[in-house]
Amino acid sequence: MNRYIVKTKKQPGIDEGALKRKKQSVQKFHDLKTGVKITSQKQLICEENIRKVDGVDHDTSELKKTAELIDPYSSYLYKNLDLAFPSVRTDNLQWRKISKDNLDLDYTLLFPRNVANALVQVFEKELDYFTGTLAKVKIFGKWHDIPRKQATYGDPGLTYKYSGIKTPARPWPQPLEAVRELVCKVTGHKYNFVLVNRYKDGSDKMGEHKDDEKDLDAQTPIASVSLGQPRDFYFRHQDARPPKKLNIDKVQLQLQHGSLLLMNPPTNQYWYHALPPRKSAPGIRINLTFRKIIQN
DNA sequence: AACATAACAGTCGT
DNA sequence: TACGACTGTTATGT
Repeated sequence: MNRYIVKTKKQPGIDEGALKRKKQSVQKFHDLKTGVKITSQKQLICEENIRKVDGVDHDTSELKKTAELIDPYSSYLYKNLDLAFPSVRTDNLQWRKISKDNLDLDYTLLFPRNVANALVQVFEKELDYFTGTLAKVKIFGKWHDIPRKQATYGDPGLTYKYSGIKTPARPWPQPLEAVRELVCKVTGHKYNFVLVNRYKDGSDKMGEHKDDEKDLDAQTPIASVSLGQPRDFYFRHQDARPPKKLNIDKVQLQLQHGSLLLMNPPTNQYWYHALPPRKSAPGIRINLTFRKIIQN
């Protein structure tokens, strides 16, 4: 399996020694708390896509504090993007391209940590998730509870259908609208819909699937914003699933707090993706997948 | 009418 | 032991 680990940009003015010591103490704390020892990450290198190893930061303990500092509820902040996200620089993003056998991904850190922290807090308060029938899916003829929480927001009248459920789009809450505008600005695409997936801990998950719904605009990449707990995410070529016709390695990467992943066409025609359970990843993850839906 | 399945359960290896 | 990787579903929609 190819594991792509994307190194975050070094920030100016940071004492690397202090950072290293902090990472060691965070890991020690994690080991104590979970009883699970994180061994050093094995670095597997794919010839055309060399990534550098970075420490994995699972520490989300500062979320509450920074959210209060930012005061995300001041409504004026959301009237102008530059005010809403004062530290979000969109002109200097460090994009990483991952491409192989019709897989085409672009990955970057989008939100500075403090803004990403605030967004987690805001969305935990503002978003409502489906219950009842809309919280179930039908697979292989059987109904199951979705092993995570979902919500959909979008322009008036839009619906999104998959796996036996048809979800109506709610109107955009202000902070979600602000993120949409930022994602549109960064990507140059006009997204009119978002599917929100909330993973309460490492046992929440999403199985392998393709985003190949008929009412998705095939030209527009799906833009996935990750907030909270970093989680592994993998892609698997359709012909590498049983019965195995081709030997194509999975591509796995870790979606970081505040990151943006673009799944460019034709990725979704050939590759499945999944968010497997990770029992040692204790925190909440909120994922926003922005899409362009073709109006019927 | 093929064909795929956003889920789980069971097995196996570490 | 628990977790992760891997299989095989199964009866409906499309």
